[in-house]
Amino acid sequence: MLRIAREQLAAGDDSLQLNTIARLAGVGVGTVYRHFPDRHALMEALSAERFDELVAEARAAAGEPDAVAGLHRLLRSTLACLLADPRLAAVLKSADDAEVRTSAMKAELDEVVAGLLERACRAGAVRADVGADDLRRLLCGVEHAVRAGDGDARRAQLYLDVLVVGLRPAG
Amino acid sequence: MLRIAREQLAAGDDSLQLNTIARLAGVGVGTVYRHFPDRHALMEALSAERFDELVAEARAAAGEPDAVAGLHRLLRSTLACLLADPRLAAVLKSADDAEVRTSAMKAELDEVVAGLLERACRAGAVRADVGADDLRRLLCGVEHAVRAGDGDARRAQLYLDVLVVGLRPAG
Amino acid sequence: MLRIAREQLAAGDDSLQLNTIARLAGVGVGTVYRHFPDRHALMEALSAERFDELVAEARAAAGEPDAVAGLHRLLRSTLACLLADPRLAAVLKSADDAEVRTSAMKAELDEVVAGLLERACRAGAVRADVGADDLRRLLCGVEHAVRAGDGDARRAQLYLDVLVVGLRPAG
Amino acid sequence: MLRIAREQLAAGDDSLQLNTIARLAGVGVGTVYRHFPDRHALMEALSAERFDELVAEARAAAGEPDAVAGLHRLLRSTLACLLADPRLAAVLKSADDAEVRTSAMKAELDEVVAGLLERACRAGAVRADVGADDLRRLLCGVEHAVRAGDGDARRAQLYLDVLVVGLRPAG
DNA sequence: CATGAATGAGGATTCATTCAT
DNA sequence: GATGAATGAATCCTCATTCAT
Repeated sequence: MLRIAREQLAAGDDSLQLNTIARLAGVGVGTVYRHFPDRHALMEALSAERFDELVAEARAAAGEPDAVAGLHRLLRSTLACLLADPRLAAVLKSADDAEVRTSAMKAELDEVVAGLLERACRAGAVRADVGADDLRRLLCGVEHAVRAGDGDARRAQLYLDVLVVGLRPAG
Repeated sequence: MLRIAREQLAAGDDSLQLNTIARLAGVGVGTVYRHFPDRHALMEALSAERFDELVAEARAAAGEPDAVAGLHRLLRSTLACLLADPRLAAVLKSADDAEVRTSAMKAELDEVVAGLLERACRAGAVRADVGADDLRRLLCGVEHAVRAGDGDARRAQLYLDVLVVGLRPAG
Repeated sequence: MLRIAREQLAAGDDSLQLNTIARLAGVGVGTVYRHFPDRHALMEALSAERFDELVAEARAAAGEPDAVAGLHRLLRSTLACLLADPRLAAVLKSADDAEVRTSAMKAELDEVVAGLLERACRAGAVRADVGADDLRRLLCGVEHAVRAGDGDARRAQLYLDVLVVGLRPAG
Repeated sequence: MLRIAREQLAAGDDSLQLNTIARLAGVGVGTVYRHFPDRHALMEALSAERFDELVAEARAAAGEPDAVAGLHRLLRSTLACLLADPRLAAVLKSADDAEVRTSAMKAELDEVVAGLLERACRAGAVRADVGADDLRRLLCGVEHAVRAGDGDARRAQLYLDVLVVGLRPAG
C-alpha cells in the first residue's frame, strides 16, 4: 500500500488520491481510510522510513569527535534526505503532526541536533543564536532554493556552502 | 476584481477560485476568465504592483555608491517584499510566466541585481560563483525558512544575516 | 437509471445529460459516471436490449427456408428496430464502441446477415458485391431518409421497397 | 467571414462557434450576429453557393433530351454535391429554413426534379409513387450510408447504383 | 452600423468520504 | 476488519447572447 503510494509519487503524481492508491493496491478504499485517516497521515507514514534514516544519520553525525566535521556532515546528509524525498521535507516543515510518532521523532532529531550545535558553537563554528529549530528551517529553505531552479545538482553544493559559511559567528 | 481577490487572500483563502472571486466581485465568471485565463495569470496580476515596487527598490539599492551597503539594502528590501506578499514569492519562483510583462520584469530585476552583484563581488563582499539567479533562489529559500515557523519576525533578521555572511567568499 | 434515461429520451430530450439523469433517478452524479463513463457508453447500454432483439430477429430471418423471404424479413424487421430506437441506429453506425459486448453483437449480427446474404445471392435476389456491412449502412440510410420527412410511416414501406429492388442484380 | 467559417469547417471544427469566427475574421461578435441570427442561418449562407451549383446541375440534367440519362446525371451530381459539403446535406434535410431564399431554392429544385421525374416515369425508368421530395430524402439517405463507413469512395458508386435500380418500377 | 466586453446559465467531471454488506 | 458502490458538494470552464459605447 505504501509501496503503491510511493510508486505514484515517483511517477510524478503528487495528488496522492486515496481512491487511486486503493485501486492500484488492490484493497478497498475503506481499508486505506482505516490506516490513514487523511492525506497528511499517509504522508507521514510515507516519510517515516526516511525520517528514521535521517535521525540515524543525525545521530551518527553528532557522534563524530570533531563537532565541526559532525555539523557539516549533518547538514550534508539532511539536505540529501530532503532532496531525495519531498514528503519528508513537507513533514519536517509542518507544524502539526497527525501521528504522535512523528512528533516524537521530530523531538528526538531536535535534541540530537541541539547537542551537536552546542558543541559546534563552543568550537566557534556556529553563532550562538541559532537553534536546532532554526537549523531545520534553514535547511528546508536551502532545499527550497535548490528545487526552485532546474535540477542542477551543483547548486545544491553551493547553497549548502553558503549556509555553512553563514552559520559562522558574524564578524 | 483584483481587490476582491486580495481580500480573499487576506481572509486566508489561498484557493483563489475564479468562480468565487467573480461572485464576490459581482461580475460574471466569464469576465474573470477573460481577464485571467487561469489562476497563474491572476496571481501574476495580483503581484505585478508589488513586483514594480520590488524592481524600484532593487534599482535604488543598485544605485547606492557603496556596493556592499547596496547589496544589503537589496537583500533586506527584497525579503521584506517576499514576506509581505506570498504571491510575489510564488511568481518569482515559477519557471514559466503567463504574461510577457512578468518575464520582462524578471529579466529587468536580474539585470539590475547582476550589476550590483558584480560590484559587490569586486568589493570582496560576495563570492564570485553566485549569480543573480542564485540570489533570487536563496532569498526565496530564506523567505521559506521564515514562513516555516510561527510568525516570529525576529527570525527574519537572523536568517537574512546568515545569508549575508554566507555570501562572503569562503575562507 | 436506464429507465429514467429512456423516459428522458421519450420526452424528447436527446441531450442525455448525465447530471440530469442522476438527479431524476435520485442517485448521485458519481454513480451514473461509475456505470457509464461517457454518453456513448450510456447509449450503448440503452440500446443493448433492443440490439438483442435485433440479433434475435436477424437469426430468425436467417433461419427461414426461403432465403429471399428471409432477407425481406430481415430488412423489414431491422428497419423497424432502427425506427423504433434512434439510439440503436446511432450505435449501429458508430465505428468505435465503448463496450466490448457491443462490438461482439455487431460481429454476430454481421455474421448472421452475411450468411443470409450469400444464400439470397445464390438465389439471384441480391447482387454479389453487397456485403453485410453495406447492408447495415444502406439500412441506416433508409432509416435516415424515413426520418428526414415528417413522420409519414407509409414512406418507410416505399423506401424499403426501393432498397429491396435496388439490391437485385442489375440488368 | 464566410471564408473564415469555411476554413474552420475544413479544419475539422464542426462547432461553428460564432465567437470564434468573429475573432478569426477580425470583426466583432455583434457583426456576425447581425448577419446570421443563429447558426442555422450561417449554415444556410455557407451552403447557398453550393446550393446554386446544385440547382444549376439539376437544371442541366433536366434539360437533357433523354430523361433517363438526365435522371442518372441528376442523381450522380446531387450525391457528389452532398458528399462535398455536409452543410448542404444538412440544409437539404432540415424542415424549417432560416432564410426565405433557401426555401425558394428548395422549391425551385423540387420543381425541376419533379419535371424530370415525370418524364423519367413516362419513360418507364422510375416508379410512379416516388416524388421529388422522396428523391431528395433517398439521396440524403445514400449520402448518410456513404459517410457511415470509412471514406471508401467506391461504395458511393455502389449505393448510388442500388438507388438507381431501386427506383425502377417493381416487377 | 460595428464593436467586443460582460454576462451567467449550463454542463462536464472529480474525488473525499460514508456506510451497508 | 475489509470492502467498494454510492454519494453529491464542489469546481472547472465554455459559449451563446446581449447591449452600452
